[in-house]
Amino acid sequence: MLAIGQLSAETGTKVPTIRYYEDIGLLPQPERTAGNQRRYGKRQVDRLRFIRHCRDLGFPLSDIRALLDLSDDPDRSCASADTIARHQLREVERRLASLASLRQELCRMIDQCAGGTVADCHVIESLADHAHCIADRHMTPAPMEQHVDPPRRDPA
Amino acid sequence: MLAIGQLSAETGTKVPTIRYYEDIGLLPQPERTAGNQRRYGKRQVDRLRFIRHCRDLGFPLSDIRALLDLSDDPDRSCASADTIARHQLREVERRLASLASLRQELCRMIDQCAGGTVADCHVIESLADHAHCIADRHMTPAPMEQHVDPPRRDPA
DNA sequence: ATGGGACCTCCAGTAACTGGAGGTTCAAGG
DNA sequence: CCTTGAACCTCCAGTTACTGGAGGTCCCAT
Repeated sequence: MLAIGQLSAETGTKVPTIRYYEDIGLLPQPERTAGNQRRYGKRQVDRLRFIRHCRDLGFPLSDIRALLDLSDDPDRSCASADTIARHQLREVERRLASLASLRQELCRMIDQCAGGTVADCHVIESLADHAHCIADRHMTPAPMEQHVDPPRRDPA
Repeated sequence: MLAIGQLSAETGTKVPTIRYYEDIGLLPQPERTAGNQRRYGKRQVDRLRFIRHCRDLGFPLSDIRALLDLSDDPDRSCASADTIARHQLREVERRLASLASLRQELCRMIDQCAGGTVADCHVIESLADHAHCIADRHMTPAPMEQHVDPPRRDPA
């Protein structure tokens, strides 16, 4: 049985974040000691690792919740799991494409930055200029979702 | 001179977001009509497009602010712009690797999900299991981040 | 001159955490 | 057995980057 701090160390998740996940029902309420401290078993460790892995890949908690709900009810038809998984796959592929083009652009920016002054720095120039940016694609139409959440800073 | 709604349409930025950028000092206070409505010129359009482009590429506003401050003072060295871009590139590559492995796992899940019940889907198992996941690298205790930006949040 | 759409400010809410205050519990050392 | 201090508890406020609504004002085409 792990205390919350050990679970934290084990999974690279900050302690308040674990409690937060419990608050919003992503993690079930764990056992408690006589003195009211949380104690976690292996299942919880796996579940938290799963959540963190998904979060790290940029999935919103709502999607993660859908996956978890599904796996909490193992008698459900596989069809819905399949649907969700396929949806996730499409999302992943979309993000992959988008990141690949971003990578290209960043590389080009860095290559062009020859170390002079800002006046002739192409990093800023190329960020102001949209002409050759593939990423423009997903600014032009008006899709439902534009809040792609920004990359999380690494946990220290 | 554009009204805020036209600037919004022009740049694909929601109206409240434009006002928010003004509040936090990313956009300067624009001219106003006699009746107190905002009017924007071409420079502002460019600046907003720059901001949106950066956001779209995943830069946090603090980095964008740094970039803008930098470009407002073009005699400075471009080294810090380069640093920011390199930092973004590392992050992007990390996410690319992670997503590629998730894609593989999702494909495997979908292949295995041949119409039974969720119990046989191994959703949790495959995502909780890091054995073959490249993303593990940065879950292990590797404190290497020293990027701290000052929490200056005052407008004007 | 008027009507309705676009604009104004202010405030509250969202996701997904993060951190601090003030108090309690656990377990190792004396 | 008792002390001590690190780790735990709850509650609450703050963070980033927006988003939306209420209630009121302005602009301009008819």
